[in-house]
Amino acid sequence: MAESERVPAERKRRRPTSSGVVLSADLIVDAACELIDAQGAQAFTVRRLGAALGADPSAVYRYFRNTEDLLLALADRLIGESMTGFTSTGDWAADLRDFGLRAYRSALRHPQIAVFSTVRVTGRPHEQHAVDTGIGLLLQAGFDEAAAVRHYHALVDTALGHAALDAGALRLTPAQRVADEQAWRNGYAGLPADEFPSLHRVREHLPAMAGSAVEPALDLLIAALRRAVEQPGA
Amino acid sequence: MAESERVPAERKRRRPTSSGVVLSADLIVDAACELIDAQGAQAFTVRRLGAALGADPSAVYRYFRNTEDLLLALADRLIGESMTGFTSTGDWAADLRDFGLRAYRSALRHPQIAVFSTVRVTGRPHEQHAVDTGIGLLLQAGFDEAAAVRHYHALVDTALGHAALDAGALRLTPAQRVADEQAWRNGYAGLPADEFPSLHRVREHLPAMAGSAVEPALDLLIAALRRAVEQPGA
DNA sequence: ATCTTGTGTCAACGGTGTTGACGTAACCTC
DNA sequence: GAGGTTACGTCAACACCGTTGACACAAGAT
Repeated sequence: MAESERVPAERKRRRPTSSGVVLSADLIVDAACELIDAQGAQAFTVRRLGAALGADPSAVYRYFRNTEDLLLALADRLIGESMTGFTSTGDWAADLRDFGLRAYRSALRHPQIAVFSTVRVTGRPHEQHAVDTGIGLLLQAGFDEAAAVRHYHALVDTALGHAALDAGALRLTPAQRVADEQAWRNGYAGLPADEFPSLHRVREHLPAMAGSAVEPALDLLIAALRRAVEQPGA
Repeated sequence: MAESERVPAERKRRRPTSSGVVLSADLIVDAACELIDAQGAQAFTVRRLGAALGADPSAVYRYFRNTEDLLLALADRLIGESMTGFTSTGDWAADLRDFGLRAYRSALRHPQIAVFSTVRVTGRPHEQHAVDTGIGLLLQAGFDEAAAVRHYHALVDTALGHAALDAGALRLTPAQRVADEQAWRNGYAGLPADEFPSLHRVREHLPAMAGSAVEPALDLLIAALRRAVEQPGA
């Protein structure tokens, strides 16, 4: 259901574009990846993609039904990339942390795609393998089937949710980012103690709010899982 | 730094538009809210906003520097709305859960804005009060200043991250959503046992992946916090 | 009553995703 | 090799988008 329907899977008639490039779905995904990496997520448009390919923008629609379809294909490639090199160490908690961070980082690498890769089910091999691996870790930890699925869902969505969030921060201009940090440092740190007692008390630590919270969040989640598996009753 | 600079805070010359409406920053935010609620996040464009207001779209730029500026103002309103009615019960864990869910729900209610409201520091009263309340709960639980900030950050970003994620799902057409559910049910549930052993084992529970994972995630986080405060050494 | 000026309107610019018509070159058959 | 089909790259166009500068006019100040 993913990209087919317009793509007969195997191409025969492969005509080079006016600039000599022979298009293919893979090549288009390549170009989209490079474009986003080099110019940022904002730079991704079908027209620019066409220019990068040395082809008319509308040629893309011979391979993908629309941009969402293309981003979906890109998403599955990312999932695959993020999992290459992943090996189970036997310590399921450590592996799960690695697993989550890999998902986070790959989603963060291409902010534009982060949403798609998580919201839609690509149903492709890379995704399927990743899910199988992740759920395998939780089964290995000792959770029953229902709990493994539930916890996997919580963990992955948390990692990807943070990615979606932090991706937004990357889109800010340097000036905006500095302004936000200053807001935590000055605007918040100087609030009156009587109206904002808690903020006043923790004022020294507020600049820490400017960074990402993935690792603390993942650590808390995994700590809870470790505890749940040790004391199933609690 | 928020919306001013173009807005002199107090308007004197208030001329009605051609359709008789008297514009104001508040009214524009109102209209933007309604527009997104009624038609979905996709429907939000400056032009449509103008139409909804009964004014020329460009009139919006008399009140906000650009769309981001407008969405920022909307963000702070949402934070305020989400916290109205929140009262501390004395059970910090339950309160924190409520706090997180309120953040999640208000962000989810307006998906388009979810990213902005979390990525940027609005530095406005509503935001400041919410942060004070949340950190207060963690201090009350017994965490020291640094831990309270760290845990608050993890909790809020997790709630909002899930909102950002689930918001994407809302943008799908009903047909797409059905397709995704079917993918979990059929595409995944029928995979071969030898290549996907773990997926095969949990196949009955996979449809649960279609929903949101906020609550499981928040529950895990809070369980970890509860444990951390009981056994500070662990 | 006159002047200033805030502000709503209009037209325009340069961008976007997407589509339908069209021709040509690449395969298949003979 | 010749001819026919047709896949696919190209082109032009459509309907949108955010944003801006010029302009007219009415509201408030004098």
